[in-house]
Amino acid sequence: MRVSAKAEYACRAVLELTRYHEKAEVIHIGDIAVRQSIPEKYLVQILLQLQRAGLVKSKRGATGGYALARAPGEISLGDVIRAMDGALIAVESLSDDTNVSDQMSGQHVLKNVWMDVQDRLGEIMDGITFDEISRQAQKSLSMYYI
Amino acid sequence: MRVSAKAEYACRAVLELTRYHEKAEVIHIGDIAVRQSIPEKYLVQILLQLQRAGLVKSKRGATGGYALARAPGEISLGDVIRAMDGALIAVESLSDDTNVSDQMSGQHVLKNVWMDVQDRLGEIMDGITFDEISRQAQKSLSMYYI
DNA sequence: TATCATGTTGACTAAATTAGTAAACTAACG
DNA sequence: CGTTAGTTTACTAATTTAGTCAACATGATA
Ligand code: FES
Ligand code: FES
Repeated sequence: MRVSAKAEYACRAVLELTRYHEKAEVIHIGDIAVRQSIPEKYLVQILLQLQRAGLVKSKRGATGGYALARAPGEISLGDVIRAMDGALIAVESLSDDTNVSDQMSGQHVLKNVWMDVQDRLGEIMDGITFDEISRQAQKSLSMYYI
Repeated sequence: MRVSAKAEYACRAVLELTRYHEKAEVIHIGDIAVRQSIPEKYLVQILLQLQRAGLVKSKRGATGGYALARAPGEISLGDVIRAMDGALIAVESLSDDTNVSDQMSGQHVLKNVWMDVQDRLGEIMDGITFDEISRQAQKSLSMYYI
């Protein structure tokens, strides 16, 4: 079960936006790209996808940029993964249509297993918000200042 | 987070072997391949990998074949996924070496998040054994006999 | 011991997906 | 207007996944 670079980039971008959420300002793609070491041209696609999912909002034109569409405490890891991949778990059998012919094979029962795992993974991932992640980041950073 | 075809094939193969576990017999690759619709030549690799992970054992030569190395109740979904992918969650940052330069970026803190998610996903997946999965399969099949 | 049916191994190829790039377009601000 | 920054779509390159092949090793059996 691998997490794509795209999904991790998306998380890092949201994390960066979280830091700027207090000041109600927008931040440029370029700044996010530099600060989080994400290829800028790739980040363009990612931010648009986040925007379509309603996690991020944009302001166009000069003085434009991006900002979170809602509070970091209301954006979860699960939200971001789903925004990128469509679902938390992508597996062949889950996208297939149900058919009776494979009742005998393991396909049907495994499908139920994956759905179960996906639900429970959702509980985990929806419980992790960027508010918390950001605070953890602050905490681990502060160790270096002691 | 996608589950590879290989991993699902592996689960189906183990499920098939589970059915034959009572009778202490081996079953040929070809039979598993046919019954579970898995490309036989591909299944060869998968079974060897399962074997190296200690989940499956083989008997060579004529009358050879495969069997589970331990009881289905002692083989979990997590075991099989780990046997195929090495870890439950594969993400760039988890395989990278730790370095201090990215403390400021989101990489370090996200790494911890992924490890957390992996642990919790492990608890879920290690709790699902092929014994249970197989019983579920029997149950859903029996509905068709009523 | 010959032979045949099986598992073992590693190298190979093809297909699909992912990651990344480019360029033309649109909107906003000054 | 002109400049800055987001939008959209199409394209390419790199990587990974899926699948194949052929030569080899092993064990039962006649
Ligand atoms: S009947 Fe085939 S997946 Fe449910
Ligand atoms: S310091 Fe870079 S991932 Fe932990």
